[in-house]
Amino acid sequence: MAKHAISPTRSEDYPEWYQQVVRAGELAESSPVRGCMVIKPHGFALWEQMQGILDGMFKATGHRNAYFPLFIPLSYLEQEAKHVEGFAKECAVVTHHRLELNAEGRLIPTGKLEEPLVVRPTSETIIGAMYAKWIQSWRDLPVLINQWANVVRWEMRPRVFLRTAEFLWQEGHTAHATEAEAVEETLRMLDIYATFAERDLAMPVWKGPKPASERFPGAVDTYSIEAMMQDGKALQAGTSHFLGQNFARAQQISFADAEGGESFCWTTSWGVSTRLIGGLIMTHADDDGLVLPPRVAPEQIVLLPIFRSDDDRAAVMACCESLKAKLEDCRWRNEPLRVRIDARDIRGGDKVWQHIKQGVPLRVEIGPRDLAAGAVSLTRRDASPKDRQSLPLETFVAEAANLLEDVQQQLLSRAVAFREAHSACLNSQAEIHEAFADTGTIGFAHVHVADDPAVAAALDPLKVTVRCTPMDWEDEPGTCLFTGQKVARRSVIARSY
RNA sequence: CGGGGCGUAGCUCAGCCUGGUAGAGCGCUACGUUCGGGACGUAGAGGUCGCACGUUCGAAUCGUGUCGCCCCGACCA
Repeated sequence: MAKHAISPTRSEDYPEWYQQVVRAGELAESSPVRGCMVIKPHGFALWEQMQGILDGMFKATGHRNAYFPLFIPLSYLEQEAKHVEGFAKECAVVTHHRLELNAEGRLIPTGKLEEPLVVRPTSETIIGAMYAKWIQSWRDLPVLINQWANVVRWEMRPRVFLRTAEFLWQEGHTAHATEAEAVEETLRMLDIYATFAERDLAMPVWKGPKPASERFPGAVDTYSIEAMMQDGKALQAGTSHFLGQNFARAQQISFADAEGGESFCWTTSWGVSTRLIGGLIMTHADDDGLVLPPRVAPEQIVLLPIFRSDDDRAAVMACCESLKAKLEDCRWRNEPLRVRIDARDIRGGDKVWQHIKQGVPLRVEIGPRDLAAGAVSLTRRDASPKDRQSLPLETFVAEAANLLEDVQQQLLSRAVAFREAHSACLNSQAEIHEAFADTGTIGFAHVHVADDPAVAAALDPLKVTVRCTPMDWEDEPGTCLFTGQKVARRSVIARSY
């Protein structure tokens, strides 16, 4: 028996470990199309859990879902200069609308489009075009819409979940009458992302504004949540953009204000993607594979019946069915527990390891011995696979929700502890160079840096960037280590995905 | 798009240098013995060796081209 289910381990080869976890956990596979992934049922179920929670949070803050076209007229993308610059290099373009068989029996594109269509890399422009039609009066505002969709960005170097040519996401697009309202919206959604990441994904994040060099093309301000992966690198896990009136001016999104004048709207956009799955993996998974926070685990508890004889089988299965029903009557964080009985006729060891690799939070074995004792054998995914405990069945039912909560908290506090252990306040250029010279113990450095191109240029040789300036941190006035400018507080700098 | 590596069974790979048209382990199927932490035995299925062209009596093996994948850079959610 291998010591670990995943080979190589994190310390042996982190990028390869990541790919093996994805594979062993049956989350996704690469596809015949370069840079695109096939999200398998377990991976998609995980995404659906995330979607469900986020969608509820969006709706609770007044947003409604809609759907806009996959194809964007080329001319739309040209409307906002910075936006063009940012996305032009990675657009898939549709130029034809028909295929014809040639003499060799090959299909040849014909029916050239008058105006090429861009497969959306993001939807600001096409949604803005509709908003320009929909919004006429200040009474029409705010417009608060979200869309769940796929987008395409033709990436040079794909990595499953982290950077693929096509990915799934949600993009919120809102229009407001005043700057203050739009800023408030931008920060509200940033907060929702941060809350979701920490409360539901057990993934601690720093949230705050990004420097100009890291801004969304066309935005006035970009805010992000940044999480630390187990190799110390930062993952931008969500972004919220204050677009000012840039798109409104470019697209004539205007309204008759209460004073009788004509004003441009203030707009925002914000999104999280299937990249979160990559973040989840690199935050919690271990050398035995996935470790899922119960809150988003498609199956929170798996019941594993163990039996040899037909008599045992009947009794054990009956016990499992009744236990499942009891557990499903329990609620944790306002939802019924998600329980599966895995009675597949495969070897017990294989079955157990499959659930380990898929990250199921709680495994419960029930065999004749347990039956006789009125007990169950419980193993937590956040503990060692050998760390199995027996407890009375009724106790388990009573404690199941608490156990899930405990696993969830355990994952969060572990991740927080990891981040703290790999973060440090640095106060000189020399310390920064030392910290990032090679793969040291420093992932995030907390430093005073100005929002200035000179900073990005100075950090570039170290492959380090300013991730964000966390808003939750205390003010701590200082001077930029690279430009000498006064800054109010520290920022996070790190290598990143 | 630059630099490096690799395409042989579902997976991981050997064979290639020194051409003679395929092998191992794992997985899969059946049966038996097993079974409370990745079992064992027996029997079996499965590959036009990425693709194309060339050299040759003969190509997985040599040459040219091409496609794809992985790693490192530049770019990005």
